[in-house]
Amino acid sequence: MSKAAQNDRDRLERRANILKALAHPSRLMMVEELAKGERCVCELQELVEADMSTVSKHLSVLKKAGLVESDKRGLQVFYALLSPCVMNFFTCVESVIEAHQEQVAEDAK
Amino acid sequence: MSKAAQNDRDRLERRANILKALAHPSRLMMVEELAKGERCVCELQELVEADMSTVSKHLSVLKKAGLVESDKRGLQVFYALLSPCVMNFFTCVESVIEAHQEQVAEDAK
DNA sequence: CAACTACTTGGCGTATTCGCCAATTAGATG
DNA sequence: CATCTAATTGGCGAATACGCCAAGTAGTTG
Repeated sequence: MSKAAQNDRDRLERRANILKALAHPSRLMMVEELAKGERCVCELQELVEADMSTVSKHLSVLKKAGLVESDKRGLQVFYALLSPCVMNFFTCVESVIEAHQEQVAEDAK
Repeated sequence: MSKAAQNDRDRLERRANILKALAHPSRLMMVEELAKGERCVCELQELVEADMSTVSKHLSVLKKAGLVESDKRGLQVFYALLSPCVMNFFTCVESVIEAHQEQVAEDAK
């Protein structure tokens, strides 16, 4: 493979990793919550209603992707959204969903 | 769980499904190509250099998510991007990547 | 209609993801 | 310093995703 093609693959892989990090209902829920402001793990746990270890692992996925940052203060760890621009995307996603539902309804006729 | 919370879960799951559909390097590559115009499966296969069955399955993932549509004309099947707005998101993704790289470099100091 | 082309689907082994439990770490508190 | 709390990490079984090969389908062509 050419060098340029390899660079292209790397770029695509990095993008895919970020999308993968967002591609989970609980993580989306947490990102939406963090868009309102920073939250400690315990608050996010209450929100998604899962084991704290599960929530913590979800957060580490988001952190590895560069989407959130964490800050330990006392016993608690606060997470904050680094790239609020991801929220814009949800408008687009919503339009895909609506269009798709129409499409499915159309096909059913 | 309350009805409202269930609706919320459903909504998040639908969103996550769309993100999951995009979260693969080959599928991203195809989406970018389709943003330039419709392409047949054979053209996309040449692009991603994978088995045609693999490419076909990737395309069916994108189609199930409502991101592309297909149109058979003669022996070929042409795919087209339904929601060009997904391209806007890549700008944001790119900014996440850049910021994250700086962050990683910063931490290394 | 036999052969060919473009594509899809089924199946299978491998790899990754997910969620819980148990154990561990870091900091606060009596 | 023993203990408690908030969070992370390790590990395991179950579920999904991935990619190829083989087989099947739909449409074209001699």
